[in-house]
Amino acid sequence: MVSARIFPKINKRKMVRELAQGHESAQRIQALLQKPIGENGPELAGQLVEKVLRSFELGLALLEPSPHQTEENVHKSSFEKHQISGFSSEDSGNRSNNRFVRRDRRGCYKRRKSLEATLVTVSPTMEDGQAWRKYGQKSILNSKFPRSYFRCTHKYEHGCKATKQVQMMEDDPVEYHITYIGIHTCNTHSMMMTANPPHNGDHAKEEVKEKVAEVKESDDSTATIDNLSSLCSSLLEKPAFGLQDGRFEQSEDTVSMMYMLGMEDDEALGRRFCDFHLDESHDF
DNA sequence: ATAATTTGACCACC
DNA sequence: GGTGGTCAAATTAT
Repeated sequence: MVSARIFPKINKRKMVRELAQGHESAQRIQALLQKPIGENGPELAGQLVEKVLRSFELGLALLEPSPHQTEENVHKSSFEKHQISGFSSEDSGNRSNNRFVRRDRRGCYKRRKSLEATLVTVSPTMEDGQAWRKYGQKSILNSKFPRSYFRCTHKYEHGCKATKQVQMMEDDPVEYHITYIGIHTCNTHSMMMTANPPHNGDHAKEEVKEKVAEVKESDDSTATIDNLSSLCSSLLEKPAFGLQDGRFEQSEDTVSMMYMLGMEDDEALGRRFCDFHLDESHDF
């Protein structure tokens, strides 16, 4: 049976995570309010508000558990009550056996939009000098090796949304297919995204566009990537890139590419071949 | 004790 | 319905 398990003590980690998620949602609402309300604006804002409320509810519950409140009840917040499935009878057969298990939140997430910035690399190592936390692994159809999923270690402290997927290829020597998704917002380079000075970044866009074309066609990828890296470094001095009217536009691919190359050391760059994943529909 | 990883459930998207 | 991306409890590492 589902026991009336009370929160035995304040779970600091959990609370920090809940509040950080709420904070992130609030920031997204703020960002939403700075743009003209689009078609999905009201719906998205509603979802975000529910997330914020849920974070507060959970945070408060962790601080002041009511004697009649189980963890299950907490999760029946306004955010979720429409989708609670409860505990099925077959739960008793799972690896947790008769223990209380909260299952209703699993998989309750918003899948990322495909226009998210992506960068694909092939590398003999899955290390890249950045702090990643593994959060999943999946076997992939027609692939010998599973795919691992990583998110930024600072996801909850700084709301950083960067993730990466790593998959070992069936090559000899061993190589890893690495896909970076989203941009790190937990470091100084991301400041350019929130920088104010609005002016025309068209010239910079053209420069990067040409360089990307070079990288795509060149046999000597190391040289062109180095070239691109230095260009990116210089572009980091131009906060207007990717900004229009003081707002960040959809050229996240570019910023991601610039950021990631900017972060790499020269040796690492030399080892890699990068395949920039550019969505042509972007104003690039 | 805390942080990181493993693992199967859950569900969005095709 | 199948696939793969994400979540979170359980487990392992530090």
